[in-house]
Amino acid sequence: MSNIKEIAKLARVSLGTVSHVLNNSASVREPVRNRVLDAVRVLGYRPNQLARGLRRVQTSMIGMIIPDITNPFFPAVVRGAEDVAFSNGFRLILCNSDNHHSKELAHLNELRTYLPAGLLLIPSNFGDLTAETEVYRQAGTGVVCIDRLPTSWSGDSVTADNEDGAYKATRYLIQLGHTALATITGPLHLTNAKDRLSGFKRALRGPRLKIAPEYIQESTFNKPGGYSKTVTLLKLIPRPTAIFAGNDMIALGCLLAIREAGLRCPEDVSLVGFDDLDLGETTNPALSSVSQSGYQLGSTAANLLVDRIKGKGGPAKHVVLGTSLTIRNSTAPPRKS
Amino acid sequence: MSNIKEIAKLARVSLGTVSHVLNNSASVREPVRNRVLDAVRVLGYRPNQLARGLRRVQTSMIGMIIPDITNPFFPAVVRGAEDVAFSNGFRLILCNSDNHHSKELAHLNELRTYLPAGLLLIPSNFGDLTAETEVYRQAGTGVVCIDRLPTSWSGDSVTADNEDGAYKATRYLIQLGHTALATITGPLHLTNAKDRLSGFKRALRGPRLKIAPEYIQESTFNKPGGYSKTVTLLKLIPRPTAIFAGNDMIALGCLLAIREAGLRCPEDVSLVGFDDLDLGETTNPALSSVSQSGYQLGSTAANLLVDRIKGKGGPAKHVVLGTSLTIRNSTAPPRKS
DNA sequence: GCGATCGTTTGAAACGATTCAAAAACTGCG
DNA sequence: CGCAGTTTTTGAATCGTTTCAAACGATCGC
Repeated sequence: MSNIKEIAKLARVSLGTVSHVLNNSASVREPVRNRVLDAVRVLGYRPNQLARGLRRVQTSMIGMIIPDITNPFFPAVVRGAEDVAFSNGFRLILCNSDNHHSKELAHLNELRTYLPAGLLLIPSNFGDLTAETEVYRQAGTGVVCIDRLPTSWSGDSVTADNEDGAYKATRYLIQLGHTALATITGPLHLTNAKDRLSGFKRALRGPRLKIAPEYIQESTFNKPGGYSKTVTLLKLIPRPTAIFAGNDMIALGCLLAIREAGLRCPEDVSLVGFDDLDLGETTNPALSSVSQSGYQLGSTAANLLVDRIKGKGGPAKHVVLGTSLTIRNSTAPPRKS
Repeated sequence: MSNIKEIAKLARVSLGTVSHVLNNSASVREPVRNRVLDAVRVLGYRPNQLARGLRRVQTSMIGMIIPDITNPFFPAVVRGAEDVAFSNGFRLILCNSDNHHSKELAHLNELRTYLPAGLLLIPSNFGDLTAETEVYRQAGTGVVCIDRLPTSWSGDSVTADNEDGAYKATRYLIQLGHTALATITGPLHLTNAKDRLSGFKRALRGPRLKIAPEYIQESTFNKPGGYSKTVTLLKLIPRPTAIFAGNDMIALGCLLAIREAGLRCPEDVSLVGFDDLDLGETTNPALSSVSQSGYQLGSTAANLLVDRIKGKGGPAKHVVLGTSLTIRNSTAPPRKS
């Protein structure tokens, strides 16, 4: 691979001039400038990003730490971030934390040594990351949290309006006539799960509905969790006639458990999910769900980060994206008994 | 962030010695060694990957170019690759090509400037990449292709046994009694789509079944493609009683079209997909499909690449992973008419 | 024609590591 | 104790860029 020295020799200029042409860092006379550009073209030269990054103490890479790319919600987030990053000249280094705090910390400490321009983070759990990310702040490297926030997070963030989404879903179920409402939440140390539970509870307060504590079940954000908690819920007396699931994966588990219990959805039990994943369209019945755009979450966060990288200052921003309720076939009025 | 110079000063040794301790590149006496390690611990030192990469002319990053992370098949591949890469000390730089040859080339040329240790590539289409990847070869950087191969690819590769998977699926349909068999293939410039079509055709040759050319429809690997081609197929006379879909996304489109035509699956039309994505379990009816492990595809490729990085020579390897047929509810014997 | 001024161009230093030849410090042996 | 041989340790050179102060060259006014 050719380097700047060869370009300089071919264009009969000094190293500095080549660099200036490439970076527009000083005015260079037209003929000289063209000689350099020609040489670049002839040799197919591309600046070595490592050397550049080393000197500038910053590369054009953005670190992105997510829990698990095989979780169907995250690819869209990553893609949104990648698109914005790419079109601004940045590349993504992707790391999976598997929701392990330790793995997350390891990635956090590791990535620094690549001198990334910024960091996008979907935090794994309730751990406080202030200390670790402080090192980034010190180095002037922006960090934006997505989807959920670490304990006492004071930096930039982009999240969905989880509380409001859950409220809308629950209110809809109430409007259908349900009064025996249950919910299966995600892990409550995650802010998004907690906020969704708050929205659920707020909706109940309107018509002054009271529910027994067993109607609120905490689960992991996946199918097996949803399944086992639904089994528990369906044994309760009176049996809940509607379930608000903390996300669509939980809802899939619900669906399975409902079917196995010999019950029908939505006739016996109505069900609303959260995320509105593509797979909700093809389930049986098609899943009603709170829509949030993972893509937009990612792209908004990347835009915010790029702004920071470009030097935009100001106080920490907390962007909250709206949600909407998508009604399909898993919801209906309760049976008259 | 601390650097090697500070370590050297604190440990009262030279730069070279610190480096030797960190890399085990020369024997260092125990007490000296310990002084260095202590200093590293005290200052929380981590080697700057850019400086190291610049000097070594190779970093511990692996470039990975895939068509689109939001395509449900690819996350598992990426995850498999990431796990193996990570546990060998490598990090993944992820790029989406969107199946655009030009974007793929741009990534290919760009990534080189980061001096990656290797490259994992799910090629986008029929373009010949020999020239571009030759540059990597020259630099001693391994390139492994996954899932499908560029035209006249002679390097390492890991693919599923697409031909055999398609053969098994089709033979199963034939065993059920179907004779009016149709297929909706992926884009036939992709080797995996082509191979699946070959398997389909081979299965027909056994019982000497002949089908009209209209029973073979080429589509894109997604739901809308599957939908529109199914609409076409269902108008044919005689109507096919079984469809082998080139992948599960196509199969989802089929399902939709079958339902909209007022027909039932599997009673009127049997359907088999390919990939066995998770979402196939929750469709109505649950989708029979050819199972291939995306995770294994990715991890095998990464292992192969790591071997190459570690200097394992030898001729190009073509690993072909087996498939199995998962039978669910979208397949049944044809109606007796 | 000379000095001041302005805009271009240069070249050396720096970024933080690795590596290689050479120096230094040991070791064993006579 | 000195010497050869071996093991440790050193320090300078290097990777490919950016950047800054300084040198250079052209232009202008007087």
